[in-house]
Amino acid sequence: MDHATRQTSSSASSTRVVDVLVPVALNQTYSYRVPRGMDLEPGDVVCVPLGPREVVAVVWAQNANPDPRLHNRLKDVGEKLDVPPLKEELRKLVDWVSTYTLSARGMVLRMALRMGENLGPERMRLGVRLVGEPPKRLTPARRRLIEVLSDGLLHGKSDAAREAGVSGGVVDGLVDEGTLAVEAMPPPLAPPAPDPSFAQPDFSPQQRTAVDAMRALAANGSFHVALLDGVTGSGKTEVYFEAIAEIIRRNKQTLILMPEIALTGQFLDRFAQRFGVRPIEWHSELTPRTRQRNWAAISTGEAPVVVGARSALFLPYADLGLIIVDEEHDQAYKQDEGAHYHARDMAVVRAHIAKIPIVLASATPSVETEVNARKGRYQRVPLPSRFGGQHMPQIEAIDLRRAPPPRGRFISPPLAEQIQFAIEKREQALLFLNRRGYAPLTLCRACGHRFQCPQCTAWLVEHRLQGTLACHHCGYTAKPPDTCPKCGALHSLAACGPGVERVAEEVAKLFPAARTAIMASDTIRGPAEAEALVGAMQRREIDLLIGTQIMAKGHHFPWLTLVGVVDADLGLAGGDLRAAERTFQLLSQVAGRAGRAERPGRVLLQTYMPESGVMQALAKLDRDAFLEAEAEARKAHRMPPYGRLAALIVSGPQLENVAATARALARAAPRQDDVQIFGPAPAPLAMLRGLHRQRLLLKASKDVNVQGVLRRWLGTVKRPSDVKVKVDIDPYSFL
DNA sequence: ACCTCCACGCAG
DNA sequence: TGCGTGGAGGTA
Repeated sequence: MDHATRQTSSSASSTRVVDVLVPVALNQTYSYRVPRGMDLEPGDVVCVPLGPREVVAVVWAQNANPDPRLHNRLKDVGEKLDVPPLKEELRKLVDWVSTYTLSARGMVLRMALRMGENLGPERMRLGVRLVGEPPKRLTPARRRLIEVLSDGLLHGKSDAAREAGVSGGVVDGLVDEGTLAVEAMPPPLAPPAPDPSFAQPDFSPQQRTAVDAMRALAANGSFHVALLDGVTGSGKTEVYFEAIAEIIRRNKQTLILMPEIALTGQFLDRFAQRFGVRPIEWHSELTPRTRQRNWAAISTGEAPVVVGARSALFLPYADLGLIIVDEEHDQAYKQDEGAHYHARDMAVVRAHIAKIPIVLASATPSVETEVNARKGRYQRVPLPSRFGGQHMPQIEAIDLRRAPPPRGRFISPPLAEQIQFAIEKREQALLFLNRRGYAPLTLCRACGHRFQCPQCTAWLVEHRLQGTLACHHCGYTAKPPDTCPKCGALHSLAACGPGVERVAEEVAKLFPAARTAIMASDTIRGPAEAEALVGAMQRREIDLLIGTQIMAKGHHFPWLTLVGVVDADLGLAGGDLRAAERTFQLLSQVAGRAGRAERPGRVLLQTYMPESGVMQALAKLDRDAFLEAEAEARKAHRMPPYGRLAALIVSGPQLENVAATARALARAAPRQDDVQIFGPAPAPLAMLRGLHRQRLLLKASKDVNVQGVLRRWLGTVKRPSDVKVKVDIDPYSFL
């Protein structure tokens, strides 16, 4: 050992060392020296050198006895960032989620650090103020702009232009004329806090019981799970707002989780009606500036209420006091990319760790939540319909075996007849089909060739409006050729099966006078267009709306009296565990669109299996019977929540390597009575984005430590470096 | 001699 | 995860 090294190691004994969790795909923490004069505690956010780069990371623990083998390799912590430290509560959550989902701790931490990549100071915004005489040449645009600025106050440059309906050039023009002066905008004021007493709604006597339960849960403040159980229109949102009001009064924060950002527009307005201001938002579409600002407001506690998508669960709240999970049954809560986790379940975990109450709200609870409520683990807070159920639509199944549509058509005669009646009465009809595009499969009539995605095991979906064949799994698109690529036949391609575009075409033939519109995620560009379509529907400018699940949620169409579900069996194919549940939830949501207000609604389900449990329960609108039957079935098969599931997805570019790894995993599978292994089998999308995929499924009793079993199992199997094995605990998607 | 691509392994 | 490395193969 040379002189220099000895000096380093002797000085290391007086240097403090901390273990830091870095946001890369690693489970261990890394040790760093604490520079003289820097004081570090667990939770502090720091910059550390990592290989050739610098990363933002978090101190996880003090390290009194650093590994001696590392002494000459330790680097110094670069900088302590001026942000609030991550509380122990959040660090525990990161550890817990990482252990539970078997994903790298660093990758879970990353979700908490999504703070807007540029941590520097905010860019200065420029504003304009009216300071001089109007110009000699006064155009209408200039007049409008001067009108907007006539208060003499400083307006944001782009705000003023937008408000006056003029382009930025008009503003610059008046600045050049000396009419306006440019000044730096002061930093935006923190938005006013939501006022818990802004507008107290009137609650019906039935609602008041639920409101009391919400207030009690908030006032109690300890860990407690409530299922707020009420149909759309029962005032669920307003009821849980009362729990939020209580939490605001206690100067704590509330997180409201939403399944998707598309829903939040109307929600923010309802929140503002109750509390006077809109809450802070958190989702993937935020601009970097807003993201950074909101992250800061959340971590300092300036934001009392946050509405967010699932990623908002991992934010560093200064003082979280309540979590609401709206539409708790929604599958969008299951994250299937990167870390696999279910935001609703992890929200319950966070509430447990933070010792705070949590409200799960739904009109159609998941089987998991329902079972917890029945067992008394969750408190059920029922919310009867405001209208006593008297306007629930009448639901009937159309047996497609007895009343099939004409060949190549998809609307059965009984459904067509009812649509005709609705249009004649100047009422509206909705056709629901959860399939975008024109046809889900295209084939060659001459040779039978089917158009498949080159990257995925999936048919290309024809989108006639866009003139493309598209893969819905990887985004591949191609132009439909004139000749078959296999046999060269000219104009031999035939569309198979229906998509919304094709149903629209059929409708146009059947009811040429009807005004129709399509609503699907690829036919509407952005929320504004969706709003416009909803508005047109509400103004009765549309007689017949054809849509996918995008329109299953949240809209009130008072003149809508008929809903036709083109293929009620669609969600039941594929044989996955939650197919029936998902179908029930989706169809009851769609059914909820019909017959609001004073006109009774009618729902017709086109099905080949009217005798199936889902259709029977739907026809009776008997949610409880459905959940009961579904829970019984799960119990009998030892499926969640009565048993545990985990999926292994083996993927890689070379089929032989993938298959060999999958076989090796099966050979090394744990052998114990309470654990069963199925597979390997090709995943339903055996090829996705150019990767071959095989699956194994682990099914275990409730009391098995699945994570431990998996870790031991995976540890014994070596795999080629181009093969990935991903673990999905509590899998939802079977793709 | 030099460039580009990609599989591999490592980061304190 | 992301990035540097080094070997393979191609180009001037």
